[in-house]
Amino acid sequence: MRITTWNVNSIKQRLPHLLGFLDEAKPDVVCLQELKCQDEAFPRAEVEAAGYAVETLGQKAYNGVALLVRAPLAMAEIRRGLPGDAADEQARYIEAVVAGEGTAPVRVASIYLPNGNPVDSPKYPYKLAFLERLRRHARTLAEAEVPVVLAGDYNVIPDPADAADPEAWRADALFLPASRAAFRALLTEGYTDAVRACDPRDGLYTFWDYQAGCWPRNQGIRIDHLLLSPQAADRLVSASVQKHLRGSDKPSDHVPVTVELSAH
DNA sequence: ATGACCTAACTTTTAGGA
Repeated sequence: MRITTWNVNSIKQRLPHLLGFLDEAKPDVVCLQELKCQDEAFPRAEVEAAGYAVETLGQKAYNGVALLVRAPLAMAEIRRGLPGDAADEQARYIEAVVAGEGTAPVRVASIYLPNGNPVDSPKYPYKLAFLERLRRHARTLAEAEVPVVLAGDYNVIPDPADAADPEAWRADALFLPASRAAFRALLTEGYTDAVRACDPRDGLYTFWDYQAGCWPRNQGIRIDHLLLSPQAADRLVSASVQKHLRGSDKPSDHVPVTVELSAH
């Protein structure tokens, strides 16, 4: 089972890119972030025509997450929003159990973590509170001792090796010690950073800013992650970053990241 | 020579992104 996470930075702008990726890579599950549209505006018919079932949690203009699952796999037990965020209007979390004949079920979440900048605004404590809510939910899921994949745009640079110029990010919400500690707390709950587990090299990036020639200069950061519960990590075959898509016409500023899990 | 932002919206500027 191949599971991809991709912050598309507007599904309307990136629909041709998504359809091309589905056709070429044929992922079994796709976790999308930053739809930037309401549920009724999601291009559901086009994605279904490509062979995928669709579950969305959208909102007007900002945020928005979705799960796509390729037939004959199907989704059950859909959850929209994290536990404890009933008052949170921001569309940042959707989860489902993905199952199909011949494949052991996997619980998959598509997550769009808050950016958190500027750090002296309420946005930063909101980010840390979201990370703590996610950690609690991750613990609950881990206690079931089943395969879980928490995938998405975490807006956290875990380590200096995950930035081309870490010093430039030292005071940024993506790299502050408290942000990194909150990310490590997820790993402490028993989760594995799949890309890091498969490839120890520096210079694996998933985001390059549109500005200042970041892409041609390879000034990237690694902020899109797939965290695997122990039962999912047991099935980890490979993990990869689809870096070449950053060079496509009118690209997202993020590229897809994919893990392959064995069927059992 | 090179790189010179992108998206949505109550759009002609602003908010948000990272």
